[in-house]
Amino acid sequence: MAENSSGGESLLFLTDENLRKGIEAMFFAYRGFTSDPDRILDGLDYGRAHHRALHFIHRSPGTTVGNLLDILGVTKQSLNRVLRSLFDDGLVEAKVGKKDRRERHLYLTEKGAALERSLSDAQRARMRAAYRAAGPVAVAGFRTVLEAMMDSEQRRQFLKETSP
Amino acid sequence: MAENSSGGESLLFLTDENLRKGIEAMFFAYRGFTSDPDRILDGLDYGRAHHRALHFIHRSPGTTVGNLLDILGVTKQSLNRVLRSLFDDGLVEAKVGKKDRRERHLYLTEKGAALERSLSDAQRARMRAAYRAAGPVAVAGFRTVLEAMMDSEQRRQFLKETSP
DNA sequence: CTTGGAATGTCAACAAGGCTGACGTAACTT
DNA sequence: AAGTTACGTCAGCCTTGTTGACATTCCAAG
Repeated sequence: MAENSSGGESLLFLTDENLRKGIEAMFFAYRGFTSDPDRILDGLDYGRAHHRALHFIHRSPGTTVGNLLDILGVTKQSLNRVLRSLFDDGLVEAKVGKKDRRERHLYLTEKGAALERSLSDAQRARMRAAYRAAGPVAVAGFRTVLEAMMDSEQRRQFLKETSP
Repeated sequence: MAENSSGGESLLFLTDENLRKGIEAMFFAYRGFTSDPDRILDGLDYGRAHHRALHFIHRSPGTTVGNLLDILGVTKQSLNRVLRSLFDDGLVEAKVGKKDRRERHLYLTEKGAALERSLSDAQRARMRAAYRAAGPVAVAGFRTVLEAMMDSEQRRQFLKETSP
């Protein structure tokens, strides 16, 4: 992963004070990160949970409910409440699996895709601005640290999907 | 959207696909980031909201309730619910302000400091491991991108406090 | 074929922790 | 004396997480 390996070189970036600042940076940045979509959702009858569902269905059309459960890390009951409202409002469609008819494969409708787009446009805009301001080297570092911060199982999942 | 036209220098790190991966990385990393303290809190009668309060009172002993409201960005009713339970359990003390006796200055008790320490130890351990694995250059980039992602007011606050 | 177990999805009820609105009290400021 | 500020509290609502119980579907073993 890295160029370190310790030795004598400066490990000053590992001081408790530095780590504390990193922790707070995560907290404040995550708040900014979610704020734009949250603002859009507010007023519609949806919340952040709906956003997450739309995002991952968009990313992996035809994914099953069980799949989504693994990715989102919530209980099926919790996810179901969200999905039901998305069905009812015609944002998401479920098709019974052909091979295994217990499974429901999820797809965005036109309407669902439109909402997903507006949410993700807002979030991407902030991300793009941050990336552009920071530059490619910083962005690479950003990704490296985030990956190292995930649970190992999560990281495995994250890295295998659509490799570079 | 396309692969960007614009200048000659590689702006490939700004593709929509790349941004999407960054967005997901934030999501998964934040989950890892909070999971260790959450596990500790679970079983005690506290949650993430209590953790946040303890963290910022620890960081700025003697801070006022109003201050904390600004930092945490929640309503006083919401914060009050949390603070009350921390008072009741003897983790936090409030002292009436000397200059302005309307203000309550907040401090951790020994017991509160102990819990804060155990939570922050867990969180710092993960952070340290991630930092160490990624190396100092990546960490610098990480911080740069996070700062660029905050709301501007938030960033101002964040950067002024205890400068490098 | 049938029956039992494993996946998968649904319904009901509850808890944490956000929110708004209204009101009260003490203390500072003008 | 009047208005503003800092804080606390009551009441009630919403989102989104949780468990527990139950229904459906598929598959494999008898």
